[in-house]
Amino acid sequence: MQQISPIDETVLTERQAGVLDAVLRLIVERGDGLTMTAVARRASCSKETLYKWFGDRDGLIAATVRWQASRVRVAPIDRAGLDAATLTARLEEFAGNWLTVISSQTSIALNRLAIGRAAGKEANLGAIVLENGRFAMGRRLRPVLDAGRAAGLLVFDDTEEAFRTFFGLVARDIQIRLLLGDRMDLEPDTIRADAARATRQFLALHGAHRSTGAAGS
Amino acid sequence: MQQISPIDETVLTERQAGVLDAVLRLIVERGDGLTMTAVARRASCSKETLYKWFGDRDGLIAATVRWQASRVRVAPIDRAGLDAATLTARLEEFAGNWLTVISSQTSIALNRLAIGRAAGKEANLGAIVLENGRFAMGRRLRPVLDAGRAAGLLVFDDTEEAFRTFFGLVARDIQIRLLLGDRMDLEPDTIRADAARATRQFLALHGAHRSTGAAGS
DNA sequence: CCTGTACCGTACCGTACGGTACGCACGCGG
DNA sequence: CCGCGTGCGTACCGTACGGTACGGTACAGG
Repeated sequence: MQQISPIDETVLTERQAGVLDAVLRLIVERGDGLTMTAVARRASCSKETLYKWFGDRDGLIAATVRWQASRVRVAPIDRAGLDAATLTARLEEFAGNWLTVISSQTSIALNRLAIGRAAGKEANLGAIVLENGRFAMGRRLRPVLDAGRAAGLLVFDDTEEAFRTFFGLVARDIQIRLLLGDRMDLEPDTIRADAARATRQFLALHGAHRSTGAAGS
Repeated sequence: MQQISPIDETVLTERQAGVLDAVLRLIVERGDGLTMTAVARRASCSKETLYKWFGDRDGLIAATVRWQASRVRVAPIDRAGLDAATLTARLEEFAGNWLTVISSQTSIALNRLAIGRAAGKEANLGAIVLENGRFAMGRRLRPVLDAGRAAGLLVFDDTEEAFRTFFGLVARDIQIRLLLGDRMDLEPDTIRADAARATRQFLALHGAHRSTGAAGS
């Protein structure tokens, strides 16, 4: 995995951000059928300007992915005062937010585009998405898990492994089905229930119940 | 979800199967950069023959996906004589096979192609892949889970939900990372260990231990 | 008022690729 | 030997699209 900083501070003017928003909307609408002409028309700018600002088509797409990633950044979770109830609430909230994100049209379209492009050349798009998606989530949840362990509420050896278990329990088959075009409209109620179930299962595996012998690796 | 039979018996001559194998190899090598000319050259046949046999490019790709799916079919798991040890072995074997499949170059390339094509029109490729991947796996494991419950070894309400939990515990973040281009070479040892861990966790959640109160929904 | 800069709109170019047409070779029934 | 179907190889066409060039407009600075 290539090292890519999650904070890639390219200065964007208001206008440029507007262009990238237009690209985002187009990607959601037309998927991989994204053409520079369509972008120019939608954003009411000239193709020459697009090339001047973003270099080429790949540069434009990469800038768009980074632009979207830059505003998904959410407030960090404070680790102070952790009891069983707040830990459960934190995990459920995290799972719910995440399910909401991965089931959003924007996330689906962007992941599709990055995956389609991950073959052969130009795999760095996939790296960017991975870095701002899966790995950013890991970094966000890690302090919560560590705090839970420090407070004696969770039992596991490896934080990363524990996170991956949580990942699996939350996402299950949802992401791959959505990516492959399966219609499975996740209502807010469904998401809440899914988040609660995943949290319950995770605590059953890694919660400090009676003995310290958890089922994880 | 559109109904698509997993056994789509299109008669294929030896020659045609050879062409589809060539397509498969090309997809693995060049990803979405698959051109009819490249297929014709690789398969030593003419483009006209390709169009005559498969209609158009999408037909060729669809036929290739079906062709690959048709030979992934594996021996069904017999449900007789189920005790705790054999159930565990079955689950581990299933998880291991599955991890091997989803980490194969062919599976990755095919899923990428179907996902890239799942945007906008022509979503039936995604449906085919889903039907022969995720849903075929569900159908395969379902009798094992049901037999485990009938034998009093497993506790769950909904077989489908139990399967989805198992799915999540096995796949975790592996498939999405591979699709996005993350290099994570799964050695056979790693796969075995992963399969064992997932099985252990699944049994911790849904196994009939002391009380019947499992953590699942 | 003149000049340079930034940008829009659009015409244009080169190429890649899906799809079609045609010529040729081989094999087979009569 | 003669048609005829099957399929290879290749030339060809139309189009879509990435990328460039150019004319026109607005505006800032001198």
